[in-house]
Amino acid sequence: MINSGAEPPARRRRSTRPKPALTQQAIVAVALDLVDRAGVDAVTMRSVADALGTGPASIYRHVTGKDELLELVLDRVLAEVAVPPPDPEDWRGPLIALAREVRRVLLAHNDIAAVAMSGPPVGDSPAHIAEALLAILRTAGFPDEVCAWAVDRLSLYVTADALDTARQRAPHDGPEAVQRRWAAVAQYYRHLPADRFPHTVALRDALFVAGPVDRFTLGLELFLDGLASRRGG
Amino acid sequence: MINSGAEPPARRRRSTRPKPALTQQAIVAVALDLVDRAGVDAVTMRSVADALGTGPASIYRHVTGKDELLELVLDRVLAEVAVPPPDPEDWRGPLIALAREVRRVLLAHNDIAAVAMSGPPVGDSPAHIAEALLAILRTAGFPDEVCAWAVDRLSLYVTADALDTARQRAPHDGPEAVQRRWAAVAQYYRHLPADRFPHTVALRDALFVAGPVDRFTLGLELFLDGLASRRGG
DNA sequence: GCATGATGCGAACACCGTTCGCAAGGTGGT
DNA sequence: ACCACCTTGCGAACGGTGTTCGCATCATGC
Repeated sequence: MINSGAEPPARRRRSTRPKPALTQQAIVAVALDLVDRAGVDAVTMRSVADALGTGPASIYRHVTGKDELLELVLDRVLAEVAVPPPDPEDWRGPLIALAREVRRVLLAHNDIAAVAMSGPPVGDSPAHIAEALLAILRTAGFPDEVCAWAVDRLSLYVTADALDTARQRAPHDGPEAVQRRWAAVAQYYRHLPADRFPHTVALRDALFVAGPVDRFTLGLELFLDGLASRRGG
Repeated sequence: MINSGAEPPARRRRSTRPKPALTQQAIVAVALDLVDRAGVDAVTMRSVADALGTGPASIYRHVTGKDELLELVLDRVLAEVAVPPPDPEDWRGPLIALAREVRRVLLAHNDIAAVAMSGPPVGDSPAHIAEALLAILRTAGFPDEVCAWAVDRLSLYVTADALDTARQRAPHDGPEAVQRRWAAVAQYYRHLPADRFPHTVALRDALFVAGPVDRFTLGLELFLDGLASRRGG
């Protein structure tokens, strides 16, 4: 699935080992696999090199450093998002759909959102997503300044929520210590002294509902409600 | 270097240097100083130990590890926020004031928000802030569920914005490479092909205004507008 | 005086990102 | 055919990280 393009001279008959040719695409693919399986922290020059059957120095021939590697991984991930077309009749629907789609794709790759939060968005995929957001907002008739900072705030909210959500999920095979820690946090808030924290104690059941409350969409709807009132200018 | 003769009692009284006693508070204070001056990444077991005139192993007698140390630093920072009292006549004012106060305190300590984003909020200070948020919301008469996830979304937004803002500020004395990189990002978006990114190109001036646009408060107002419509239930 | 527990800390371990320098392989010019 | 050259692979190492081990040293209770 990687080598979709033409490969004229690739007849590398490695009879001993089917080595994946050590190209940038292969390196990014291996790094993405590590992210999916064990999280961003598991991506190490050495772990990537090991998975490719080589040493860490070899990777630097195709990538300037770890930062660029992770950004390439993020770009490949964001290329998965399917952007909805703008609808002159309804801007909320496409906007919510796109936001949830970006979140879904990010969460489908573990805590990759950490990479998105560690630097400004660069690359074709982020630009494509921003363009789609602007298309929806501008088609709906929002003023230019509102469009400008709405895409900024929306992107921040989506990536922050994706990171937050990924962090409080056990890292797949992770030592489940994360889950135990979260239970400890809940215990902490539940046992606060009622005299100094009356409201927190009063709401202790509402604060830690483990149910399927979609807090992301709720916050998003709030945001969009406010946005709707900025429609006229 | 080695004293051949017996150096009998090794005068422990450090008259030459007023060592700060090596307590947990002193360690946290030194770490916070490092954060303020050079950012969270500059906090190293060794750098903290050096500033205290000792070795890295000594720190582990007062702190279980680096994670706990940074959380203690964060807790000390958040203790600085001044929480406004709830006002039955006006809930927006105190809410905005508190949100901006938390952001101000976080940004006053470089990229300390990175610590807040890396784990659930624990400690007295976060609990105190959450209590204040809940007090404002409950006094205003919001339903319990709304209060519960409003404080959740609000906290996420504030810390995410603080981290984002801190990251795109040159780390004080930092090598200004951050600023150059941001200019490069702006250049990237400005030179996107107009045929595939028409809206982005059309809004290129609005998207990268360097002026004092308070995007934080704008997004916050949006959020609160939406919240207002959930007042009745 | 002496056992005991807490504290300080030098040394080391296992990692990490990154660089250096060299070997191998293909390519083009002569 | 030869050689110069450039790209690619990679073993080895450097400096830095968080953390642990084991041993001194100290304060205290008995």
